[in-house]
Amino acid sequence: MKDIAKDLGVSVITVSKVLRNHPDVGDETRNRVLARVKELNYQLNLAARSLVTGRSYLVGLVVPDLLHPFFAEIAKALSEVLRKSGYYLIVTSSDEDPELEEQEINQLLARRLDTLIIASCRTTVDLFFRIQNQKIPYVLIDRWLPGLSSNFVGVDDEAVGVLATRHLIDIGCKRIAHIRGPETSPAIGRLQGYKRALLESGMKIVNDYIIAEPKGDVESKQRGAEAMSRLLALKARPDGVFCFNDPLAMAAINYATKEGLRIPADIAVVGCGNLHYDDSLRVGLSSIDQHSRQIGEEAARITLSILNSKVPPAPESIVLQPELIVRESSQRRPAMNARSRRRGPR
Amino acid sequence: MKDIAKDLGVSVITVSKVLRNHPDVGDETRNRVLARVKELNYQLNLAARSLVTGRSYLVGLVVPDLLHPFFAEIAKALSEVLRKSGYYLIVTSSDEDPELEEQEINQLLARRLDTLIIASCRTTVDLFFRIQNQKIPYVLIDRWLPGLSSNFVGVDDEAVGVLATRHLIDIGCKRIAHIRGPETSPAIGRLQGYKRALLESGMKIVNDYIIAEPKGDVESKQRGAEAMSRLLALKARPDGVFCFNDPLAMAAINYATKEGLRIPADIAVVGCGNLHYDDSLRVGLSSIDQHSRQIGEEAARITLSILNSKVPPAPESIVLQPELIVRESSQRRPAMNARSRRRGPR
DNA sequence: TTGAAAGCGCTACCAG
DNA sequence: CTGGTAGCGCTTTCAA
Repeated sequence: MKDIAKDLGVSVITVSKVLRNHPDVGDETRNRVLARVKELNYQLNLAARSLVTGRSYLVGLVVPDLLHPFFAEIAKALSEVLRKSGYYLIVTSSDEDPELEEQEINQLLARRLDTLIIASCRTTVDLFFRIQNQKIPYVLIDRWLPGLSSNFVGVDDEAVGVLATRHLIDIGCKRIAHIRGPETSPAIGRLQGYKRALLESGMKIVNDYIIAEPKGDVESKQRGAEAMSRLLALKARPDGVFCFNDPLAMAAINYATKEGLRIPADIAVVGCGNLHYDDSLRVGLSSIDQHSRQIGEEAARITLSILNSKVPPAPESIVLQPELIVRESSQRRPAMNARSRRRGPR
Repeated sequence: MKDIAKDLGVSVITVSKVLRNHPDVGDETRNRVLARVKELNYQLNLAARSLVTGRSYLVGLVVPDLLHPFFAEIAKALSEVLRKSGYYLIVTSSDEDPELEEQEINQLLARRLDTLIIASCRTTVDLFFRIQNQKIPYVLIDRWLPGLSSNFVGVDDEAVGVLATRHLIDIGCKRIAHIRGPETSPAIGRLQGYKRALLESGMKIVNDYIIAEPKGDVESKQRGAEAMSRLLALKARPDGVFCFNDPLAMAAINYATKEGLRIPADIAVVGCGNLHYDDSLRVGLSSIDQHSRQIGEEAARITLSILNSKVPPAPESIVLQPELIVRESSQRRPAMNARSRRRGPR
């Protein structure tokens, strides 16, 4: 930049202004500068600019697992919207590990990103108070923490649980199990909804029917199978299962099928996430749509509104309503005499 | 940092040294500094450090589609390995659009990233020469460009094509089609392999059996269906299809099934990618494994080796050998009399 | 073991 | 419309 200025006999400031499309510069000068920039193949150093403006035009995204289509879709939507305003995404994965998440977030804080967008696997709020101290705005997605007033975008998880469970009740299931997720708000909310739907229909909550899956978003394949095997071992085998998410549901169905059970005749299954391959599965998977794309878009919108306003706006909370998508895995069950045709398990 | 120095009556330099674990500092001083850092909840500004060291500890990743599990898996592996050495990933998606990709890369260049890792959808090398001029090292993944000598990590795409096609021949297919991908090296290589395998078995190459899919990695669902519908409309309907990737194959199978055809009895299908849900599909999908995780890991390794060596090392090219995974969609076809049971298409 | 001077590349502010 | 002065927060080099 200094070189360009020297070459052209103008000041560095003028060059800088041209590069920022600042109006205070003559057309002739502007063109001369632009020409030289092309000639030299000059590249602005945005890092230096950040240092003085205090804006990095970088947004951090922390998710538990990039491979999970739910988060991948959010990342994609986020990236698309932010890019249009010149913001870029630096993405890290916490692997569903609170310690790792803290390290990652510290790194991102040190880099002075403009905003953080976090699907947190933490169960305490201390880290977030630290973020607030640094005056870096953040948006929670998918998961929130009690006692923390912050921006949030996600789905109404209790409604997810109610929707799925009530649907299983509606199609005639009598013993409904739940394979739950990790100890964060979505799993807690969905469990809550599951229980509420049961109680509202006068059904009892059976603890054996609630399978805890500490790390539902990672290695779902194995854990879905394990969970299903525990359910099948019960004397009063469930006839319906609501799974925390679709990968879990898919694994559970695979296991049950391998054991000779028919879905949905013997066990109906509902997942959550409505992933793009749900309708291509061996048994089309009924699921609850969480509007993942919309979550990304809304989070981006909030981010931009924070970044564009001089005074930090009041925390915004966007709670989307989930939607039930019925497929084969929870088709209204056949009449009872269908049971006679059932091959026994094992 | 200045504050800390003032508070403690030491110099800024000393504080800086402590923060970098520089040995030249007394234990007592070090501890005093560290204590004050904790007290003030001080956060180092890495952006400022970058400006003077010329290292951002940031690696750029450009992929056509983050939602595609193939790229998501690469991103994940990359991120995991790089993180251990303190590098972070800034991820952008080109949406399979060469223009957009150029814009994105320009942005990343301006940010002075340490390395770029690119799955390029470009067909010309000019942009890459520009990157080389900027002296920013880069690693191509999945796709390479003719006439460009650079670091590369990917699979042997011709071998992919040969493996898939030869397998279809082996199970008895006589009219083998190929739904190809976009005009980049993987699609070109796989097509090449497809042709070679046919010729080597004394079969003819029928142009109608080769369906061009300009943007195979995006919206595969619709395009897979379209491609299959074109194949089914042919008078001599193919009895085997090798698809550029798994999403395409899945969509193609769904369409064919909906039209009343049986997979693999009427048409056998092989995809590529070996995605995690392949074995849960309505028809278990035979596929070619590309070792996506390994691609990410190798790319990370090359990146680190470049970053750790004073002189830029010679370009490295890692070409992994693909692996055939046989599932239901290409099970050895039943005897010919099975045809009598076939429901007609449409 | 400690620190002073110098500067990374850019932009804000205000004067001409 | 143009440009000087100052400084963003940190590190490097070298002298004390």
